[in-house]
Amino acid sequence: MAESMKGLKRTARCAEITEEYIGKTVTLMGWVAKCRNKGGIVFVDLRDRSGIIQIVTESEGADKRWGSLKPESAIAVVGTVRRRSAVNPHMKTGTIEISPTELRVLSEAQTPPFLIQNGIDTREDLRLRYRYLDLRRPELQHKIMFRAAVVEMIRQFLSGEGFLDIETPTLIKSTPEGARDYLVPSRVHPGEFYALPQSPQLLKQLLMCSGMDRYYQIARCYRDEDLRADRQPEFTQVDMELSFVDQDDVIDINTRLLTYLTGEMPAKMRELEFPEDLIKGIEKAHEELKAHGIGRITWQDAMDFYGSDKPDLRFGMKIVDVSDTVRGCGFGVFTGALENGGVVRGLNVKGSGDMGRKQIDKLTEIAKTYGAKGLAYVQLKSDGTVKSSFAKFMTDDEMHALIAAMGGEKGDLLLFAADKFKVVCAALGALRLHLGEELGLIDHNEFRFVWVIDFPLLEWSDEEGRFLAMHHPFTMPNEDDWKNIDSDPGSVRAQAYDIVLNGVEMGGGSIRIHMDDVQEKMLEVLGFTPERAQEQFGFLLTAFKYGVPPHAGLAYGLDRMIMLFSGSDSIRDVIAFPKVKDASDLMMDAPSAVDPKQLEELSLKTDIRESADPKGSDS
RNA sequence: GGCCCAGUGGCUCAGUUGGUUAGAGCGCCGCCCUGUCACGGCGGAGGUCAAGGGUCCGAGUCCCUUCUGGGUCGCCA
Repeated sequence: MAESMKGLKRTARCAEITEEYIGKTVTLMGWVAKCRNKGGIVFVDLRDRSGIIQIVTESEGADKRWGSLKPESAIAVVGTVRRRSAVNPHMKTGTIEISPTELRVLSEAQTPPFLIQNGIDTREDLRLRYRYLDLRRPELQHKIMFRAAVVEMIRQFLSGEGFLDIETPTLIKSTPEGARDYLVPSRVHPGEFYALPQSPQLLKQLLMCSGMDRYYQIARCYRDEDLRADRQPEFTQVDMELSFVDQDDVIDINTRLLTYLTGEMPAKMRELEFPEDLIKGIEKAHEELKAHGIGRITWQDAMDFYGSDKPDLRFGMKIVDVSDTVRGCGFGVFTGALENGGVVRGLNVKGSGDMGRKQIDKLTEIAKTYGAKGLAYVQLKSDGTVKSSFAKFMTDDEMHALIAAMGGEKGDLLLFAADKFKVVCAALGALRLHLGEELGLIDHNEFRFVWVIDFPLLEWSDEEGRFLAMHHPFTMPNEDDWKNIDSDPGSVRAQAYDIVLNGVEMGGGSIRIHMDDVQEKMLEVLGFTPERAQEQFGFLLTAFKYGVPPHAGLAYGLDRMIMLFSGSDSIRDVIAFPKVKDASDLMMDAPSAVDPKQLEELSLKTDIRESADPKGSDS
């Protein structure tokens, strides 16, 4: 039977009570975490978002209900703070306890479907179905509180730097490039749709045209693509744009932002009981940022050495190009790849020369998922023998030259991929990460930032038979390369940059085109007719005719940022109400069918698929 | 859309080459216990083994399909 809290006012949160309160009367409200009934004496742990405090009843006349409180019930307690006779050194409030004079059961709880405590291993779908209960667990609660704290730090830093927090609309025009849009039907304009923004890109550029000079927004963005551990259909960007700046300015201000954040985070994290090793890692990163800033690597180097445009620099094992070494050798797989314009590259897995056949097969399987046709290997066994999958196709001299080029020594495992540049990068890059993890080369409490710069402007799409913008169509080309835009579009670099942390793309941005002739040429290269460009981006192109400041910007994936700094494996851990793999919400059961009347108002039909194919289609 | 992993009381798991009434810990219910804090003691309830189909004398176990989640490739300017 629920009771009213009328007449009571909470005086503090549970773990805010300290020894200074001893002798004082307090009113606490929270959830029953644990009830230990010893018969004549009852201990109740009361929990709220601050932590836990113990309530003790022992007197004869005490409220009998103390002994049989249901866990997770919401209660209010009035009582006196006193020193404990038996101290618990593991609790923040371990030296004090509450001797209650009044209990009110504000809302009795049923037995929850899983235990509300840290370290549980309950199936995630169940936890997501009861997300509000999962969020009661201190672990998760602390991550959400950490997120709020980091957002506050970001706002503080950016507003101190003269950034204006400006909201942009979320019902906007659908854009054809990039990810699939979430569409919102218009009731007033039958058959027409708004799109939810994939990012506030064009709007923030227009804010620069407006003279807002420095803008930021904690912006919700939407992309209708498949999910991953670090990808949700709706996510949050820390979005910023600046006028009259160049790439170094953007990199500088964001390096200072990250330096500021890593400096402020540790105190908050200690308060929220994050693991000390993780906090020490952030402190170390902060010292590094203060002393040396953040290093830069070109996209080309990142791909060549790490096989990825988001290199994980927490360990070495760089990729080595041996194309020149094996050119003309007897191994057809290598020479064939080279003849087709591909490359031959290898990884030297130090100390793994005695790896078993099964494990090497597993590595081959990994390489294959990234498009490689196979994996060639040389085992330099610790007993001095050499075992190779392709030795019989090579002369001893060729093999020795190859081993030397790889820096191979006794005890090393050499892995080779031969294919197109992209395939070799993907396969060896993935193997490098896999091996780095498996061989324990990665310190999970280390934070290694890097700026990846000089991205290509364009990327050829076999599927569409044309170039696509690698970043987006408003990215400024490298001024030296621009003259080649017609002769060799693929070679033109962009003034685009990503901030990468531990092999995760945490953010990215670019200098924007502010000259209308360059913008029009860019759209032409991307295959837009002038008419279609006008139709899609007319408002931007027109704006560009009225005095555009040179401008640039950057956006962080806030969820990823919080995931990385909080040591989480998935962004689901740092989002209050995340969606699952098929983009549905298990708690609300969304998406769901709607009333036919709603559809009628929106001039929508939903049975198109069946009626278009009366025989039924399984597609 | 492809590939891989998982699904056994409320939760987490065990369950042998297919072989009687499917076990454990936690939780839950009842009784006992005045310093517990992973409290303890005694007793108890609770399972169409995700669903459907198949093989077999016999299926939690083998096969097929589906469902529900997770990881990943494609995709994500």
